[in-house]
Amino acid sequence: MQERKRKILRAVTDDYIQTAEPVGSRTIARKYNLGVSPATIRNEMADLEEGGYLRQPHTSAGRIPSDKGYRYYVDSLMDVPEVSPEEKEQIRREVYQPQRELGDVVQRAIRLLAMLTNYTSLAVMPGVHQGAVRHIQILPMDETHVLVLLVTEPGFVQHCIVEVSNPLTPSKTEHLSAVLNDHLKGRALGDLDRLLLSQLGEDLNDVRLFEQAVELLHRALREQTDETVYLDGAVRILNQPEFRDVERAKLLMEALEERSRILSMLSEVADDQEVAITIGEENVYAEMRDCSVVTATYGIGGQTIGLVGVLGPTRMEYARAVSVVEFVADNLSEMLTKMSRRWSRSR
Amino acid sequence: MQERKRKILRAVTDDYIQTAEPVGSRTIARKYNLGVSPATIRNEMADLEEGGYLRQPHTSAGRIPSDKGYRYYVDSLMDVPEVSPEEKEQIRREVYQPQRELGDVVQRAIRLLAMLTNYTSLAVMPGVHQGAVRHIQILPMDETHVLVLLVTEPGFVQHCIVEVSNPLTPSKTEHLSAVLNDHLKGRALGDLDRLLLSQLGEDLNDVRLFEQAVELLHRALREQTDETVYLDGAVRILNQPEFRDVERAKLLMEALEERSRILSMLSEVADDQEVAITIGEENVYAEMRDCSVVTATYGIGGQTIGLVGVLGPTRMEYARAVSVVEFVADNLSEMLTKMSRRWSRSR
DNA sequence: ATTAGCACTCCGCATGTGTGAGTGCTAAAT
DNA sequence: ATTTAGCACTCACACATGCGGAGTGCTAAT
Repeated sequence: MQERKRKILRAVTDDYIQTAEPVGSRTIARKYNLGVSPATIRNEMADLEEGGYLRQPHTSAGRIPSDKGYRYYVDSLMDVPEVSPEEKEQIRREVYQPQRELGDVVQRAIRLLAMLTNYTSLAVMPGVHQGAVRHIQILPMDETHVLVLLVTEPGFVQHCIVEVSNPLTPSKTEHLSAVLNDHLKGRALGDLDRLLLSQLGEDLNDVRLFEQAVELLHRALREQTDETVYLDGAVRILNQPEFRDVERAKLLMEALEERSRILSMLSEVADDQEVAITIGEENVYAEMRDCSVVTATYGIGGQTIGLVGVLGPTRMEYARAVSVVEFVADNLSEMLTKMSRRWSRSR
Repeated sequence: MQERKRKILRAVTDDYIQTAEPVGSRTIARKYNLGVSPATIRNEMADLEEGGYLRQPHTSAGRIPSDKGYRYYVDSLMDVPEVSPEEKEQIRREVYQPQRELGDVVQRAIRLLAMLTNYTSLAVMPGVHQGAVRHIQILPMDETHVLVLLVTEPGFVQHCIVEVSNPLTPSKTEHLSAVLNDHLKGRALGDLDRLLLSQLGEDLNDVRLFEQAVELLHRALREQTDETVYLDGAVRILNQPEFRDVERAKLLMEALEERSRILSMLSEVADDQEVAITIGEENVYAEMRDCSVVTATYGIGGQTIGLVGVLGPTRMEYARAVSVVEFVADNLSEMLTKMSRRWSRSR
């Protein structure tokens, strides 16, 4: 694409992102000094429309970017600004809270994300099954229920209550905890294979207890295995003029209340790159057709384990969103990696 | 108030609740056969308006109930229907899930509440400090952090990570857990008084360890002591015609995102009665001036510990809301009481 | 005390009109 | 061969105008 067309597409997109109004040739000529007259810009815009980058909401209105136009914009037009030092500091403060539990850290991180961008923010945290076991503990609750406590690798703590067919005495649960710890510490819960289980059976020396343990772990895993979705600032979409229509806003917010849908939407994004942008029709769900999602992956020591991002209208401040989301994700990764190392050392 | 005026007020309120349109004398004469002509009804309505029970959105429109009208309606006009057997069954199924954690039970209970009423639902669960300790466990995480796990009376399980100034070895944490369990089991965490602490110190036989334990418990308590607010179906307020205006909806939903505000709002309701109704201007917060809240308390063995309810427009189906909310709260209480008894027996 | 009748009010809706922003086209200028 | 000025045209939006209908309050008759 010729340089001038690029400049115009960029000007139109920037302006529309800012004002939410269709932008005309005069406006561009006035605000962005490209050194050419409105007429020339009109001609170029007609070309851009032909090429599918711009569209007109109605004849004789200004132009707005199409999804394709936004795609071109994010891929090769926008320049991503640095996050300001104050904001960097704010994000670091929020993320570096090692005494907090991981879920809380993520929760608060995306709350900040929503505040800084004024978009809805979301995050996915992996389930407990992914990391190595740090600690496993079984406590009796009443005759038929026990509490299973799992602490896994980067600092996930999860507990669940499991019904057991036969009562377990405190001494039995203690014994069970000890044996389970011996065998599972350092291994991923996903690795609970037959070999491991049979070995466990030998060491337990109690068939009945062994069966219970297996049943128990199975249940615990089934319940707690799924990824968690965090969401914050869903109301912020109501700030956007494109959602001034309640019906549309309702549809979107209802979709956001179903966490499973968010999850399947987010798991679609390619995680081979750090920051991913999904624009309008690229979204799988119809309710999101006027939305864009900017996500970044975070992980431990290079391995991706989760995802944070923001959701806004397709007319989103992509540059800003990318920079902030990326910075938050990077900090999360850094923190998790440090915590992980610290734990390794302390063993 | 004369019987006929009561009948008319009731008819107006019922009709307005159903249609959301100002209701006129003709409508009442047609739909509710009071055996009098529209003219008579008009006269009565004028009286009711004079008395402050009805108001006109504008001259020559029908009447709608004022807050005072609603108040009179809920206090002495409406008849609360029975919950249908199917719905009762549905609620019971949702609440009687003893293998689930309490928070989850409440969460799912109010999700159902929102579905059944089509209003936003909310609940308050007391913090961990209120109930007696069932179990307390301290686990080392890394050099400077330990995990404190608390299981308290009716089945609350909470954990938090606490930073400690000096490393605690696994054997020390085990010892500490054992001593703490001995002393605290069966007592409320709020009772952690000086006497108890000094006794603890003697038994621990280790000044440094004792100090850490105290610091640790303090921190754990400070973090986890607050009540939890659950909220579900916030988007449902967008179904109400009174919130067709996005600006108004936004204001309300923003208020709902601040859990602390909900909490302070809910703690205002008098809990000497089981079901409480707060109508329009009776709410403390300005954002809620067009809303009503119907809440019911739940508890263990007669002692109130929490609150569930629904939030809707002042034009709310009060009768229906009261019956469903009350039934959910009753079931929660029953379940909690049973769980509590079961635990007592198993000790 | 109740009701029929009637004039009056005011909202909601549809219709008509003007204005302004913006376009596309054509012809002139560079 | 571009670029630009000029101009006619389009269309959304805002604003006035004009009904129709639902509902009221008042008065007089029952």
